[in-house]
Amino acid sequence: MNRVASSTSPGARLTPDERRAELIDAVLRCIMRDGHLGLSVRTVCQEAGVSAGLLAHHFNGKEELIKEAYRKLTKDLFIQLLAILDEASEPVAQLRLYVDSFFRPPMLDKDYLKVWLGFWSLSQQKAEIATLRNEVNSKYVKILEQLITQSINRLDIPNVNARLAAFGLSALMDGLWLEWSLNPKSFSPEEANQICQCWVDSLIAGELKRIR
Amino acid sequence: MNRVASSTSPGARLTPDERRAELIDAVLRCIMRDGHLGLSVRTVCQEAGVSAGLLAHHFNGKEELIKEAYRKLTKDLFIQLLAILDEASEPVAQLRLYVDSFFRPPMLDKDYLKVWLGFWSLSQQKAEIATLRNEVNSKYVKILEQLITQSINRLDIPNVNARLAAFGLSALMDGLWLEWSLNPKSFSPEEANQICQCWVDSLIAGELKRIR
DNA sequence: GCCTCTGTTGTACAATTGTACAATAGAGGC
DNA sequence: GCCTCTATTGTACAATTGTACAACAGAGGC
Repeated sequence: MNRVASSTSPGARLTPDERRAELIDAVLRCIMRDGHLGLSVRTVCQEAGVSAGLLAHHFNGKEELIKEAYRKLTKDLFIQLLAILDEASEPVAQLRLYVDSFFRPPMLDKDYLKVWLGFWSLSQQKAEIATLRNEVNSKYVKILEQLITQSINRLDIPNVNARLAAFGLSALMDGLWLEWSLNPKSFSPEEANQICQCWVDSLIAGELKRIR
Repeated sequence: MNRVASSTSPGARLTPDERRAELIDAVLRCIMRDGHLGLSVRTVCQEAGVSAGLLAHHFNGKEELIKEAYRKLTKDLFIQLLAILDEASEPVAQLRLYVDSFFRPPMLDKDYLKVWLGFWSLSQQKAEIATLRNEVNSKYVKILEQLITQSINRLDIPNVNARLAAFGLSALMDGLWLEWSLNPKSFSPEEANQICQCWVDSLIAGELKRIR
């Protein structure tokens, strides 16, 4: 059995935590390379440079590995976002940064779509995955809602429904991200950013009059 | 072998076109029920009430069946959309109807997400499916772009980039549709419609100033 | 009423899947 | 240096997959 991607030598003993982390990294690499279709335990273990039987020793089956991988990825991306928001102190500037980071690497990588499609597909069958996704997504929307609330308070914009505005902006970003991932030739990331920033313009100008 | 869903009796001979249509209907029912994961030739054929070997006689493999099902579904939905747009004569009203129809049954059915996830997943591996999706999607965006162009011409709104506005509105609808499909509890279809109509409000008021 | 054509059936087959499990080997305690 | 513990290996196994193909049967031409 030839190793492929791991940097440790074959047969090396790792801490359970270390090995679990390597398997999680491996499954994410596999999905980003091949998509979630055709993902097999053997492929993942080969990518991790370990024998196929090892997965059962560290995870309670393939599905749990995928779930943990989803946990890890969303956690990392969330930390990245918080770091980016930390670069500004004013809510409006933070809102701009939020949008901006969405359409730049490393956030904008068309291989991420494969990962998301895998999780979404699984969430249609496993309620636990669906619940996890809903929790993660609501965290993102809540941040948007907070930033919007703070922005309109500071700028004295009356009667804005921050919850709906947050869902709208979140959906606008997601929709543009999705379409770009499916077909990067349809528009440029800069254009997508422009469209979203335009929504923010209207929002902080008090022009989104029906959302209140 | 017991039949399940078809209305014809077992062993009945159908025209190739009829049988192909029944298989296409069956595979769509299967995906909407079980998702694209776990979709098997045997399941589809059982749903269609025919033997498993028949698929190979009418289609050049499982993948071609799925591709034809995608063709059929998108064609049907497109015809539905055109019929809806026909209910109005003015571009602004048609734009409103377009958005409105997106967040009402039969367009808004959370089981459609399973179908779309299946096609998108496949499009990540098969270039032919990806090309097909891009063609279909660009037809939808082109309609939006036309309606937007006609609207701003009629209302004398200066300097609007109809192409970007169309991508934006399309993404906003898709994003809201996606999030609602993944989690119908996050917001109501009426709220989603409200958010999109608000975008149209701003657009035809000439307020989306950065999109030009 | 037979013949031909072909839609349909049932099965066989190789390939791949996820998982369980006995055997192995390497690291740390003493 | 031995002993114990367990991370790791390799394999076996049942289940499921997509597809090919020989056999069957029913409808239409004549």
